[in-house]
Amino acid sequence: MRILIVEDDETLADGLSVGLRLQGFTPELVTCCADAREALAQGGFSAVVLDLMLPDGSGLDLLAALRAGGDRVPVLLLTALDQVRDRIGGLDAGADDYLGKPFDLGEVSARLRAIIRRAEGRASALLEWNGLRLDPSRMRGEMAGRELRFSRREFAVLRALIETPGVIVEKDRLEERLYGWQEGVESNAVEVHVHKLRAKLGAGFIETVRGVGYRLAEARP
Amino acid sequence: MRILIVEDDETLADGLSVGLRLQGFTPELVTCCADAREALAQGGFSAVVLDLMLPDGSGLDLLAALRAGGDRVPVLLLTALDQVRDRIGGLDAGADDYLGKPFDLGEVSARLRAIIRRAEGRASALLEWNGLRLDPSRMRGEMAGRELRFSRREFAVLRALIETPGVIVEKDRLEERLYGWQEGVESNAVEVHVHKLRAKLGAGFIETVRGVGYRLAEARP
DNA sequence: ATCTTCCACGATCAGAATCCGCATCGGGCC
DNA sequence: GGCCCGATGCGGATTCTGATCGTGGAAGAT
Repeated sequence: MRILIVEDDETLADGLSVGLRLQGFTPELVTCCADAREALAQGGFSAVVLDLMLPDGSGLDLLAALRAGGDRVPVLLLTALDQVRDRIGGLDAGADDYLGKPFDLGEVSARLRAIIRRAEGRASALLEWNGLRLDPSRMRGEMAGRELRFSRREFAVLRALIETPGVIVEKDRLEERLYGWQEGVESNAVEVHVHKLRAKLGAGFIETVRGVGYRLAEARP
Repeated sequence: MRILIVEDDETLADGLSVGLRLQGFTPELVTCCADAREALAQGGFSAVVLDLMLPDGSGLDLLAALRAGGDRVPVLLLTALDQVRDRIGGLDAGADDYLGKPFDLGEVSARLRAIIRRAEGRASALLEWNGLRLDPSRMRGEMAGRELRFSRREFAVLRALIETPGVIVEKDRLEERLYGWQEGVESNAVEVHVHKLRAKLGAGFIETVRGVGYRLAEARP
């Protein structure tokens, strides 16, 4: 299983790398946000070990951007032990778990296994539903022979919905997904995007569940 | 959301209880494994906060027994900070997360929210009783081949009842579930929703227990 | 025991109040 | 220019409220 380690402290990074290799993982190492972004864009990692403090930015921002783009790869945060506030923010930002430094190598791999196991339950490569096919890598879709294009936000909403077709996705969760943890926007942005999506997909494709959220309709009329 | 706190240290337990209540949870408190077992058998908790060291046994054993019995309620372990081995063991025993003492109250609730959210994703278990099948992820039901739809409140009441079929659910508890601990309604709102449910499910499906609450009927006439 | 009375609690209903989503627009920003 | 955020007013679904009516069952009488 490929694990991406994002850590600039060389000693720590090497230790992690060796330790995880011994545990049967296949770690790859990057040392800054920019490289991490690039690696993650390729995809194919089973999980990410992410340091919060990086030379070219905060790991939290990287994480938030990742989630906003719809990537749900499991993330294990590394944080200094006393940064309680960071830790809370991390979980809300979409991290699957975190670990305070200094940490035990056995614990790192136990937690990695745990979050990977959790993530497997929700994975799916093909996004397809009710005649709509979505290509996540191109942000495009296809329906009844016509190619559909979506803006970033539109696509994020649609993707969140199609990952669990038929299942209600709470509006909170959609906002969370679009904007990250920090301060759910004080507006009807989600509704607007749903509106635009309906214009492209046809009314009836996305159902409203009043007071709760949205979901994809079970069958097309 | 009802949270079961299993903790024998009175100071800690009270602190947790008050803190969680302020965060919008509805905590209930037990101080030993035996009581915890009993409470858990009733079901209806959104999560469990579990201390490892209890007067009548280890929380780990309780957890293991719980999982062995098929119960997947999210569990947050409380452990002394340096017991790394316990922590790893806890994750392997089926805990969803753990927290070292001393801990920050905000962190407890952040983690609770996180594990509850996760658990909801995997739920999708159909609730079934007496010919009614309920799908919580879709807020729909099906009975005698007919699809039933419910509003949010209706569904909340019905779900509370069907989670412990045949068991009486006090009206207070229903209100609590609908409106949170604060701001109880000053009217017969619950009764109204029960009324609407009966209209959809047929009279006799929900029984009234005068002076106490409601429950689902054992068998259909 | 049986019957009657009584009353607190629940059922029912309709109108009011509230909440929520939809459509639309303008301005800021990339 | 395209995209996204935030605001607004409207319309409708949902929920609450309060009044009234119905009823179970206990208390007391016979």
